[in-house]
Amino acid sequence: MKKGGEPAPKARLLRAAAALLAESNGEPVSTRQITEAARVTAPTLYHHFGDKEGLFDAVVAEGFSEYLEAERSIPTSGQPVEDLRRHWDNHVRFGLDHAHLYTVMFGNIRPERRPTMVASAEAFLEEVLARAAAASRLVVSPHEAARSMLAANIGVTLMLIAEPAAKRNLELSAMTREAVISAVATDSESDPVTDTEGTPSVVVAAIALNAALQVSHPDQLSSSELKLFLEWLQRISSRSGS
Amino acid sequence: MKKGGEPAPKARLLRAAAALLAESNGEPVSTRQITEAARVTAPTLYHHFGDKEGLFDAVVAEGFSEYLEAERSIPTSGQPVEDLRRHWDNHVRFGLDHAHLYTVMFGNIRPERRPTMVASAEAFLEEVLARAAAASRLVVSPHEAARSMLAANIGVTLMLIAEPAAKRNLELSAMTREAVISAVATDSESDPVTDTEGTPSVVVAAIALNAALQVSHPDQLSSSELKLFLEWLQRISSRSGS
DNA sequence: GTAGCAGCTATAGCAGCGTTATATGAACTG
DNA sequence: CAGTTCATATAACGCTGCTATAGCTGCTAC
Repeated sequence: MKKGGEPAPKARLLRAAAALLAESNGEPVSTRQITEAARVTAPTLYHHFGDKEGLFDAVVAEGFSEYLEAERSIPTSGQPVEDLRRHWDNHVRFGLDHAHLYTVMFGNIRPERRPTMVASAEAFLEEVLARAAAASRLVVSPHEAARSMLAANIGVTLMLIAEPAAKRNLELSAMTREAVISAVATDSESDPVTDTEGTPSVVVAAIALNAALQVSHPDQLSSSELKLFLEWLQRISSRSGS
Repeated sequence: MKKGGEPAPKARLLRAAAALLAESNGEPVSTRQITEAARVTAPTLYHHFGDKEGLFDAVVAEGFSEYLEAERSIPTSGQPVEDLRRHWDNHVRFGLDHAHLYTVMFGNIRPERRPTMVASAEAFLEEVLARAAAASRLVVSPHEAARSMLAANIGVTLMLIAEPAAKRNLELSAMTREAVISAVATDSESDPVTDTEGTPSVVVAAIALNAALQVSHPDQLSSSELKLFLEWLQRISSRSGS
């Protein structure tokens, strides 16, 4: 392992690619620009990354781990719903700070790459939501809540990125944030929402309990017990017609 | 103007481009493929559209006008909030039906093209919301409401497109839709959320579930099951120290 | 030492891309 | 029929992502 002095070609390529990608505002960046900026010839790139897309993926992965790091550095405030707000805002902030990277991460449709990113972000958000669920604050399962929140979060962030930086109105973010959060979580556990289907409060309580179990005492229940338990929940919720 | 027979090269180019763009699943489509499919040589393309991007823009514009047409063909039901749902669903459906086109329209960040599309979609949605504002009361201005709804709508649609068609769960759409709508339109009186203390954990959730069970469906669980269940609750609650 | 081996990097070049300078044909207009 | 304009074709340019091949480095084995 090298220690000091000049960075290795691989690192130089990564940094050059990241820099050029950030500068050149959305327009494509050529491998020749990158290798020239990294003072390296073409085969070096392909030796280390196999592909242009491989290099870009590495850049994106770096940016994504930065994103996850920022997410993880957010302390739990003790108020789960407030935590949800912070994570939402952090997501938006990251998107605006790394606009190009963000659009590659979340605006792209590559059926291979994006789901990986999205799934990771989703999983992390699900953890936060599980904590909210443990506090009886959730009216739907953490998984669905995470997907919904993340989708709205991405939509808002893309929209904010798309419009000129001067005109950006962060209230769009705050407003949509509150909309989704209030539909997904209740600040007080007294008022479970009865939507069009008339979801009974049993389901709400069951979801909360289930989440609480998973968070705080995952080993108190064997998997078979848990399975049976969930089966009950389903049976109960499916028959609650009245 | 030509009338019948074979379509003019310009139309053939448009159709070929649209077809190839729809088929080749996200991967780039070359001008040579397009001109070959349209049985035309390169300069014809550039004569009519100036640019590859110009051609693609024309394809997108065609798709977008199709989208607007579909939007406009939705009748007003008399219930403005119900109208919002229909427009939301129509947006999602269009996105899933024209996945590639959609991502070019809304997933892209081209600071030139996208705002045009978005602004048009936004303006149209704002009209619908204005009607909602006239009939029942909106919580916020139609303009902000339209932006928020559209952002969430786009986020959800992109997310649905991104995941394999087989696994698509449209409930994500319905859920987020209701979230945004209920925050934007005062269909039922929902509390503007203010935070409270977040103490409860497993015990509270368990008690809530237990109470809910007893109230609504006491006979859904056999006595032995209930006994085991209550045993769990006790086991869990006795160790939760928070 | 030096022979062999593995890991990086460089030379030079390919096929494909978007694009265009130039030329040719077709279709009106006078 | 000549003139003008529009529409298409020929052939090529410069650029792209990528690679077959070869050379250089630093290592271990004898």
